[in-house]
This record gives sequence, C-alpha cells and structure tokens, in this order.
Amino acid sequence: MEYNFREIEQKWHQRWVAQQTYKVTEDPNRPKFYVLNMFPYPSGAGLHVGHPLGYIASDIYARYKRLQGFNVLNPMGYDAYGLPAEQYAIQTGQHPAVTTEANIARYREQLDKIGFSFDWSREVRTCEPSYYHWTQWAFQKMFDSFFCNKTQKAMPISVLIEHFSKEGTGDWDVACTEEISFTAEEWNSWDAKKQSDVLMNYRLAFMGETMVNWCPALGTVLANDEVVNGVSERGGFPVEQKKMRQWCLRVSAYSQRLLDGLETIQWSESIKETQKNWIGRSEGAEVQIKVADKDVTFTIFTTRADTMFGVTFFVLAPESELVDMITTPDQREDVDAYIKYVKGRTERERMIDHTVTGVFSGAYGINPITGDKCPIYVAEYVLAGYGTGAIMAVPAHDSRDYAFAKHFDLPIIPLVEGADVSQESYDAKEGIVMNSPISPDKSVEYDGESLNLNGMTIKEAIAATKVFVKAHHLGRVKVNYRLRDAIFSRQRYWGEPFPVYYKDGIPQMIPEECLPLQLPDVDKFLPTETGEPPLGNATKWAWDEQNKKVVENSLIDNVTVFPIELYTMPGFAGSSAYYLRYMDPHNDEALVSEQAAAYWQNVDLYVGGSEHATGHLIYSRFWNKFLFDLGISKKEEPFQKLINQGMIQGWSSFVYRLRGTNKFVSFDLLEERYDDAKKKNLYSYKGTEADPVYADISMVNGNVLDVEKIRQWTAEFRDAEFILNDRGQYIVSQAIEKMSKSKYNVVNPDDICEYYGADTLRLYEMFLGPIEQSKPWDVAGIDGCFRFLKKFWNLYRPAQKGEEGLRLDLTDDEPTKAELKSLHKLIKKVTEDIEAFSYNTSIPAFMIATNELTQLKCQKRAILEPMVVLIAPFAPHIAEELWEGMGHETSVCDARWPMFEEKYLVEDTVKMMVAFNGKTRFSIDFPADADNASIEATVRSHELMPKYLEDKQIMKIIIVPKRMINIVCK
RNA sequence: GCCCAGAUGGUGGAAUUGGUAGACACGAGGGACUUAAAAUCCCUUGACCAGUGAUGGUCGUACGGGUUCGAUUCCCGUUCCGGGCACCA
Repeated sequence: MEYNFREIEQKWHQRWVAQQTYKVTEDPNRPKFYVLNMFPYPSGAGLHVGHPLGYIASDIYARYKRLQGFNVLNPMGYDAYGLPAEQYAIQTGQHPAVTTEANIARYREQLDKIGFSFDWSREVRTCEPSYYHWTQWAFQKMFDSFFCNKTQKAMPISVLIEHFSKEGTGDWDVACTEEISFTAEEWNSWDAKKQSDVLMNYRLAFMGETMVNWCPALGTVLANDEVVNGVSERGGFPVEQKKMRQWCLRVSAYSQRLLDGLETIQWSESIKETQKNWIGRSEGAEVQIKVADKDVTFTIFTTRADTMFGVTFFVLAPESELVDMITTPDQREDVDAYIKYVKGRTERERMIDHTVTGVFSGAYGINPITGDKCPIYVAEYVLAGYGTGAIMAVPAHDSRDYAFAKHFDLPIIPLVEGADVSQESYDAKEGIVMNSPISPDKSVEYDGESLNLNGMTIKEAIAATKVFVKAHHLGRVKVNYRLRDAIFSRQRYWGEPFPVYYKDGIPQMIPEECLPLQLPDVDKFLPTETGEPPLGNATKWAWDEQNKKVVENSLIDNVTVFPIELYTMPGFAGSSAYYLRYMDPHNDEALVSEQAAAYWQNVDLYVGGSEHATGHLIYSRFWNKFLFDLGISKKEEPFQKLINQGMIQGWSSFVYRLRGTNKFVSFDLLEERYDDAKKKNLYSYKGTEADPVYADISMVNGNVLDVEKIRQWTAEFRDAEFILNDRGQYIVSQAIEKMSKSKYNVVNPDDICEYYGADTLRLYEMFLGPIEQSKPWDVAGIDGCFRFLKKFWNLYRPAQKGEEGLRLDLTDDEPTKAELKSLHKLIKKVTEDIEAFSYNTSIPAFMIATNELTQLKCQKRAILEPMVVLIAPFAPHIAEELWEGMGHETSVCDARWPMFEEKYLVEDTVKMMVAFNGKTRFSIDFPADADNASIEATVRSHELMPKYLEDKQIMKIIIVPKRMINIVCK
C-alpha cells in the first residue's frame, strides 16, 4: 500500500479534534511540563516556512515529554495588537479588529495543517477584552506599588503614603525617578495634586516627564528596544528625542534582580550576555564637586575612582540644569550658542558623528582629592541620561576625554607606570599606579589623612579610593545601570486602553470591578485635528464616576463625569504575562487561579527568536517578578529554559533594469565595478547603469528567470524588454536575506504540505541544520526526507486483501540480536538528541535504522512497535496511522517512550585499531571482555608486528578501551 | 572600540567533549529496470600521487605555533564571518 500522506494527515487532524487528543487539565498525580512558543503576531502575509521551525521543535519536545508520562501544557495564541493592522486601517478604513480576525483565521488554518499538539481550548488573543482585562489589572497593580531597594521587593503604595505622612521621606531607600526629600509636615500640608505628583516619583507604573523616542511618521513614542540605529524598528522611520509626559514602567528598579536571575536559568550564553549588556551594571563612585567661587555643588559618577589624581577638567551634559547655574556672564553667549547647536542635532546625527565639540562654561570645579581648580566644560559626549550627567575627565586614561583634551589643549597627566599617553590614552585597567599624588602636597588632608595610591595595582587603587571617599563624606559608592524605565504609552488606536480617567488633572484608576475597560470604536484611526491620539476621535469615552460606566463625551462636566486616558499600551503589554494566562485562560475572577499557578509554576521550555532579547524577554521577566512579589506568579523567573530558533532566510532574486528604461538585462551580461563612495557594487550594461529590482522567488528556477511568468506578475514587467544571454536565458542575481514580504522571497509552508505532506515538512525543517542556527531555506534536500518516510512506511507490511483499512501483519517472533541492536542504538540516539535539542542528527539515525531493518527484513512487533513510538514526535500522522494499523485503539500519544538497554548495544567482539605513534596501521578483533594484559600480549605477538615495527623499539603501549591500541616506539 | 559565538568536501551538516575526520542527506557521475519518461534500486564521490586492478602512499577540519603517544576537540597568536553593546564615564 502506498504512503498516502494526504489521506492519513486529513484523517488524523479530524480525529485529534473529535477526540480532543491534546486537551490538557491539571492532574496532581502526574508531573507537569510546560512548553511554550512565543506567540505570533498575525500579519497579513501569513505564515512562512520560518515560523513553524520553532513550533515544530517545541512540538517534538512536547510530544516526547508526553510519551514519557508528563502532563504537558502546550498552548498557542496570538499577539494580536500591533502597528501593521493599524497602518492598514489608516490606509483602507478597514477596522483592525476585522483584519486581525481574518489574519488569525488564516494562521490557524496554516498551523492546523502541520499537525501540532496545541491545546487550542486555551487559546488567548491579546486584543480580547477577557484577556486585556488582566493586562489592565496588572498595570493598576503596578500603579499601586513602589519598590523597596533594601528588600528588593514591590510593596503597596499605601505603605509608602503612610510612611510619608508620619516620617516624610526619612532614610527609606526606595526606587524613584529623582531623589527628593521632604518632611511629614510638608507632605501633610500638600494638596491632592501635589501629593499625586510626588507619588509618581515612586510608583512602578507612573506618569513621567521624560525624554522619549518620538517617531513623527508613526505619530507615536517608541521604547528603546523599538529603535534601531536611530530609526524605528517597524518601518525604518526617523526617530527624534522629545520631552513628553508619558506612562512609564519602573523596570530599572528590578535591574539587580533581572541580572541575578540570569544565573538561575538555562538560556544561551549569548542571550544572557545581551541582557547583561542591556542592563549594563557598572560599579563606581559618586563624588561631590564644589564649584569654585559659587555656592553650587554637583555630583560626578566614575568607575575609575583610582584616576582622581589625573582629573584635568570636568564635563557637564548640555541638557544638565547645572549648566545654566554655573555659566559665567562672559561665557554665556558661547554656551547658549552651543546648547542651541546640540538641540538642533538629531539622535541619529549624534550617534554617527563623533567629532569633538564642547564649550567652556567659565566656571571651575574643585577636585576634592587634589584641591586643584579644573575648568568645567559643557559637551555633548556626556549624556544626561546616564549616571549624574556630569563627569570628571581623565584624559590620560579615557579615550573620549583624551580626544577632548587634545582638541581643547588641556593637560594630560599619566597615572600608570609605563603607560605612553603621547599618542593615545591608556584605558586598560591593568598596571601599577603612579603620580597619585605627584607630590605629597598635592593630596588634600581630611581628618589628618590624605590619599596615596602610588605603587598599588589599579584594582587596589579603585577600592582604596572608594573607602577614602566614603570615610570622609566626599561622595558614596554607587551602582549604576544602563537599563532605562520603559515608556508605556503609545499614541495609537490598536492597543489596550489605559483604565485611567482624569480628575482635576490627577490620574484616577477605574475601579477594579469595572475592568476590562473596553477599547471604544472610532470613525478615524488617525490623530485628531488638535493632535490628540486616535482615541480622541471616540465620542463615547468619558467616565461616569457615580454610575461607574463609560458614557458619552458630551456629558463631561469634570464633577461626576471625567475624560478617559487617550493613550494606549504598547505591544509588549499584552505579551508580558500571557504564559500565566494560558494556565487558566477562562478565569473571570483572576489572571490565574492559585491552584492553576501552583500546578503549572512556570514555563519549562520556551522557544522563540533571539530578536526579543532586549524587548519582550526583559519586559516579561520584569512583569513576572512584579507578579511574583504579589504572590500571583509562583516562580521568580518565567522561562526556565530558552531555545532560540535561528531564522530561516530566503533567497531574494534580483532583475536589473537599465536606468531610465523598461529594459531588463540578464545578470551575467552586466559589468561590475566597485563604487568606493557608496561602498557598494554598481552594475552597468553598455555604459548604462542598471538597478536591481526584486523579482518574486516563485518566478525563478535555480537562477533562471521565467520571463513569461514575470510578465504576468505586475504591470511593471508586462511590456518590459528582457535582454537574454547567449543561451537564451535571463539570469537573476541572488542574495540570502531575512524572509520578508517586501523582498518577495517568502516561501510558505502550505505548498510543501500540499506536495510532500506535513510529516515531511516537519522532518525537513528539523533536518535543515541545528535549530539555533540561521540558515537559508533550500528545498533541495526535501526529497531525501520524503523518501525516508516512504521507506519507513514500507517497513510495515500492509494487510492482506479483503481486510478493512491498514492492518499490519506483524509477527510475535523473538527479535534477533542484530535487530535489537538497531532498535536500541536508535532509542539511545533519539532520546539523547531530543534532550539536547539536536533533532537534526536524530533524523539520520532514523534513516540508518530503517535501512538496517529493511535489510534484515524485520517484521517483528517487538522491534517495529517501539519504532513507531520513537518517530511519533517527529512525524505524528504517519505514527498514528501505523499505530492504529497494529491494532491499537488509543492514540500513539498515549503510548510510552521506549527505554534503551545498554546490554543490546554491547558487542561480543570489538575491532581495535593498532597505531604506531598515532598512525593507524591495522586492526584486530578482540572479545569485548578482553583485559588489557591479554590485549597487549596478543598485539606483541601479532604476525604483522615485525612489518611495521622494523627495527624500532617499543617504548610503551597505550590501550584506549574499545577503541585503539597505540604503540609508542622509538 | 568592548563583549559573545563561529570557521570541517561542490552543498547542509556528523564525529561518543583528546582516540579510524567527513555519519546522514543533497548535488554530481555511472549503472539496472523500462519502448520512453517518471518512480524505484545499486555503485562511485575530500585532494593529490603510484598501480590495468584489488590496493597502497602522502596531505587534509580558516591560518601560524604549542602541549600530547595521539588534536576538528585543549593552550597561545593571526585572519575572516555572524550577533550584541557603544561617546554608558
């Protein structure tokens, strides 16, 4: 009987649905295992072959765990809020909900074809009110919380309010935007507005006036991770810095815990490293600097406290408020001009252009260690957002300070023995300190003590300086983090609305029992004419405080009816806690029930792309830690093990249009030259330059363009002239790029499923290479996988005529040793491979075992039955069909994973290679249990020995068990 | 610039973490079956040298050294590719 994958796959898809094979419930008697994929954004382009890569990998693992007896949760859902649906809505007027719904339907259809073991009864969509209810709820909880730095935990804001009313700020170390202090009397004297403003300094979800990444083209602010190289990640539009009042999340409060948590989870080193860089912890010291002849002091931050003796100037960030305070009248004009210049520069310009600029403020700062008066400059190379926005400059040991000093002709004092600073600074933290101080009178005494670092290593000197600074109250030891608070509001329509209304300008939370606050309808998705966000177009978007409901805007009186927040939440809001919701997706009372959270704990295996390293994977860790502090989440870390599947790249094809014409020239006819100015290749044909134009991958066969096909593709090509090469072909050029609709290189999985079946697709995607590696899609090898499945199918002799369906005719004979060896070798390899996620090497093992068993003509139940179970995670449809054919009434999913036994793998005899000084010469068979002495004796008396030994002397004989014998000779 | 991960045939990639390098697959070449095609099956396939031949020899895991009886694997240096961070003090 032929391997009819179409029939088989369709049959089992239907049966899985009918029998709810993959529905899972909490079962205290079985150990749990939680497998999760990063849920997709349902884009209009549908799934491409890259999407299923991770899903297949996790599905294999989920099925394997289930066969091992675990109760496996393997859910799927949709990250349904997002920019593309909204951009589409702006262009077409189509409501994003409609587009999203249609896209989801298409995704589901495509996913269903591949045979995943998802429990669809737990599906979530971030845009559903029943889901974003809990996104809004979590936001309110953050609003009602602050972070205690000492206990490193979130606490209710009411505790802090009580503390303020009794003791003011006191010395409680809590996470805040800006360090301020006030007394209880002051606090109690303030009105509600002022108190609200002050509390914003502490809340975990707060409204803050911050520099934001404003993207004018998208009309919204963006988070740091949504900006790449100064342009928006989506669309590539320019981004500028702007000061705006925005909702923010105090992610920075959790910096240390986010860092510490990395040590407890099994993630790839590279992604942990990326997160460490993003969090950017640096230990250093803050030192107070007094401005000479002025009653002003500022604080600098340094990680190189040991270099205080080499300070020759100070630098303030242009945005610093101090600039205005210290600038002397005669420098005022220059400073103002400089600040104006800096403001006119975009973030992007600042990033690319590192030329030295700056201006002298006219003021001097006093170095507390040396007593020296050093000039204070204002320069854009010092960033307002990091540390204190002020630095001490040590040109000898910092390359940026060095460049600045050279430009403004400032002194450079070397502090490390042997360091040559005539050409460049010596930045390394290695060496012995000197010139610290240059002479005893160059070190200021405090309480009879002065600092001397000469002769110390740099590390010792850093520590000694910190002790000195602390002991004499010149500053303090401080840890800084690069991690910024996340900007949490967007000026968009298609996102979660904030459950917030404004009363006298003070944000108020909509009562918890009134959640979810549903996204209103609007007739236009663009900002309003007055520049308000799209929600400003909603006509029913006001909060009736007394009746606790949303009412028409016309009723706003600011007495009982108030305006509701017009901002919406960003993309990462809905994706930050979805893994908790899957545990209990239909709960109306809570994000997740106590019982479900206690059972499922956290995600054991999370699979997704590494591009989320500094976005989603930071935000959701933060979000989970917050919910952990609340007792909702049961584990400090949400994702225990993380596998990053690589990208499947596409082959982009280009045709070349002669500039200013509608003629396209075959690539092999073009002349190439390299343009240094533009740093890229240029092509020309008979003197006319040719520009590459994307051609759809489906019009190309190998590298030959199907000219007739492309003519039918778009109007652009219909009447085009194609200049062919002398073989009459049009050759395209190709490049490996990320798969993208706009590059016309997308391969979608439907065609593969149609032609080869889902099992072949699954096998092939895994066979393509190591799961974590990026690799171009290439259908060349897919036939091999298809052929293997056919061979596997043919291992099982079908039933005789007249029997219904597939009845496999297996014998109950005792397997032979060779058969058992083939089987157990396979069990061992596949089990180890799945545990290590190296599926690509399991598939060859299957092929080898299948070939061996075919040769042995094995028809034994004891061998072939476990084989079906082994392949079930990889190719579930064929496995089910064969399993049923063997007379089983339950699904293969309920079978048990076979255990391998070492005894079947042990050989009676072992072939041992005999090598002379490492060079292999011949082999001898030994009984497997031969001891070293007898092996050595046999070798010494072997007939071939004289031939290879000649007149050499045996020095020693090294026996590597079961492998080789190396004879070391002179 | 700093940090991280890599480099193995024509191609994707294996190699028990120091023990026969190139599994398996693709591609290519040859053959069988067939009127023919498709499908299927079999053989060859890292390079070079010697031999009609079975076969034998030399080189070979980016490059240059080192440790070792033995190195794709460990150590030092170099080159190249990928990823992250980046006037972060």
